[in-house]
Formats: sequence, C-alpha cells, structure tokens
Amino acid sequence: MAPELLGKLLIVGAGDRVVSGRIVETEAYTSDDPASHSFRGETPRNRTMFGRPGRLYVYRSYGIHWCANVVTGSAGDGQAVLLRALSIVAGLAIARDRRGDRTFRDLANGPGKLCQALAIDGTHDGTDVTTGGSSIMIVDDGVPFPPDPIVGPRVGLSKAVDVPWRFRSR
DNA sequence: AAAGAGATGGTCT
DNA sequence: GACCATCTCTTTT
Repeated sequence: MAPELLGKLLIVGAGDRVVSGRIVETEAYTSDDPASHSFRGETPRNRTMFGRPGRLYVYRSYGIHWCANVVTGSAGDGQAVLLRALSIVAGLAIARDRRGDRTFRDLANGPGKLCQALAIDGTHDGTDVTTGGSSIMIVDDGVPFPPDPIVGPRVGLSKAVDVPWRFRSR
C-alpha cells in the first residue's frame, strides 16, 4: 500500500544521467474506487494495473502530463499507488534542466512534474521497478521517514499540495 | 500567498 | 463528444 512506498528512493536513468528522488507523497487507488482507472475493468490502457505487482503503470494525464503508479495488488486486482511528489536527491542539475529554473520544491511536487523531472514517459509502462538493472527502480536506503502522513480515506484532493517533509527551498 | 481559468489529447460513452 | 488521478500562467489579496 501507499505507506510502503513513502520514503523510498525512485531512481531513473543510467550512468551520469541518473536522477533520483525520495517519495514524499503517494495515493492508493483500488478497483473499488470510482476515481480509479481500474474501476470500470480492464482496458488496453490500464492493463498494466491488472498485471503483476512491482511494475510501473504510466499513463498520460490531461493530454499533457505523464503520471506514474506502482502496481501494488496481486495480478487481477487492479490496485496501484500514484506517486504524487518527490524530493530530489541526485541529479538536481538535470532535473532543473528539464523543469526549468524553479525552486527546489517546485521540481517534483506533483505527479506530472515528477515524471518530467525524472523523464518518465509511456515507454516505461510495465517496467519492473523491484529489480535492479533496469533504467528505473525503487529502493529502500533505510532512511527513516516522518510518521503519520496525511492521507484522506476518500479520493479527491481538496487541499493544496503541501508535502509533509521539511524542504529548504531557499 | 492564494485563487481561478485555459491548455491539450487519449480514452471511454 | 465529454471526461479527466494536472500544470502553468495571470490576477488578486
């Protein structure tokens, strides 16, 4: 579920073009949820959601942005966790290059921004993030994460994105 | 610092 | 043809 992913590192790229960030905000989506892509059953687009867990489900949002989810349910469940915000750890210059000159926090404090900063797109759909060796993976580096993240039981973000992590943005 | 509206295109009805 | 799991820019406190 969502708390499992909080605090872990998302690493994308290879060699000297690696950008990584700590996951600071997530949201879970299940097939029970009317807002979930999996709610109305499997379609060509969301087939990854119904596949094996540990893979990345990437889709295009509003025709503009990419959004990345990690499949968390068993095959057939249609359960995934949306990566909502990151704190950039490595490759800061590269991320800023892709996102434009913005404040540190503004680099990846949203699903679409996160994908742009780490260069995640549709070609990553279905990628296994639990095994090393691929150009994108999620690892646990053992850094403790502040407890009690604010996650509403209902879907629909009514609040502004305020990341539960202390940033030093200037 | 906060709030509102436009952009933009794939997917589903 | 409508609906968005959003972002950015512009305007207003």
